[in-house]
Amino acid sequence: MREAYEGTTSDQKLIETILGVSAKSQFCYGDGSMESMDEVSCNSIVKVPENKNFGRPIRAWGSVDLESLKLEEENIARVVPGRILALRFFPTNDMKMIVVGNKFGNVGFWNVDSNMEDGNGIYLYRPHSGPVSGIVIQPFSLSKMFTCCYDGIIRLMDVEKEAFDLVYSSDYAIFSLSQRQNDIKSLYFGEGQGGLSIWDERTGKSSNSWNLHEDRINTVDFNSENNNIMATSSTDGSVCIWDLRNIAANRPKFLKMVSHKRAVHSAYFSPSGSCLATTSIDDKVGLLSGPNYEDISMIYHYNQTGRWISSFRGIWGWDDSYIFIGNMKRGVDVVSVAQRKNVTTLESPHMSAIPCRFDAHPYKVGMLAGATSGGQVYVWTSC
DNA sequence: AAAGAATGTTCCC
DNA sequence: TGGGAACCCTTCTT
Repeated sequence: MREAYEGTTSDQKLIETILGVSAKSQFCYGDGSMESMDEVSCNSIVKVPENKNFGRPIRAWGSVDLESLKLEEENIARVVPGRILALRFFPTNDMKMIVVGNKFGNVGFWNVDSNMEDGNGIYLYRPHSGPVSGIVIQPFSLSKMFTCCYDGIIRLMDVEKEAFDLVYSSDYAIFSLSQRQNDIKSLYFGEGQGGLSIWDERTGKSSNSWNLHEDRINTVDFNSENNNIMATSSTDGSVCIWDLRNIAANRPKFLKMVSHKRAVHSAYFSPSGSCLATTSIDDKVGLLSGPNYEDISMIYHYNQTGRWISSFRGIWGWDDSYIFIGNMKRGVDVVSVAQRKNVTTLESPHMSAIPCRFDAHPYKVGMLAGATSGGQVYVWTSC
């Protein structure tokens, strides 16, 4: 297994790789036209937002054959030391680059395509002093990346300058970070005991802040069909769906609240936006569907990770069919939305630790990454 | 209110 | 090589 080891990374290579692709991506996708279709992996349809103001596809849409998902030995690496909390694919079809954040404040990059003669393709930094809880990569400009941390700081990495600039500093821990697809000039983040704040790039300041929950907000996510609709999950045991137009008018009244029996660790909208999947330590995966998310199913899933494993978070694949979630037996459970149950489990003798945090590649249908509390990253691919 | 226990992975002998 | 300490920003139980 390839590993990060101190002082041996070739950082210039990372810069060249990312900047090279960043320029190419903008050229390919800049007008958001359907010509970019052939840039996206086979068997997938590009989903372009109706209003087109996003300018390029948000993600590929397509169904996966679960049988074809494979974990090859060369697609495993230890990218950082220690436990990974955050994991993200670069939003481009032109490379397979993964970024992770760990509990020590490291941010690690892994270029999955790099061969060993090129160095190991792993690049390690330490921009933070505590657990890195969120990563957001700018879709138009892959060399710009935000990271947030329990130490209360948000930084913007400029890959070209190889610098992590201070963007925001708080007395409270920051637990989650997100962006609306049609407003990439703003950051939405969960701060302290239930606070949600917005940072505005144009002013360089936090523009607003509300107390939406009784305890920490673990995830913030936006509905891809209607960017005014936001979901928050909290350790206070609730999941709330909000209309940003109400919040902006200082009337933070939720549209919908769903209670779990214990802390909720994630709430993510499905690719189409018609469904919301929640994961709680009360051993349930919740599925909200219907016009106003009033149809609620609670599916049993053992979610006790203990203290040393990052909490499980069920994530969506490349359509509304399946939710992927780690299990304590070193596998990845696949929950079918139609059947409201776990239909299969991805297993592999190559997995030496429990995969707890995941990301589905936004442009490559069937490419799934999982991260462990030992710093390993696993990448499943479908042929 | 405050303290303890329990969980998996790594690392060290 | 295998056992055991250390890790330590979670959550529940005492």
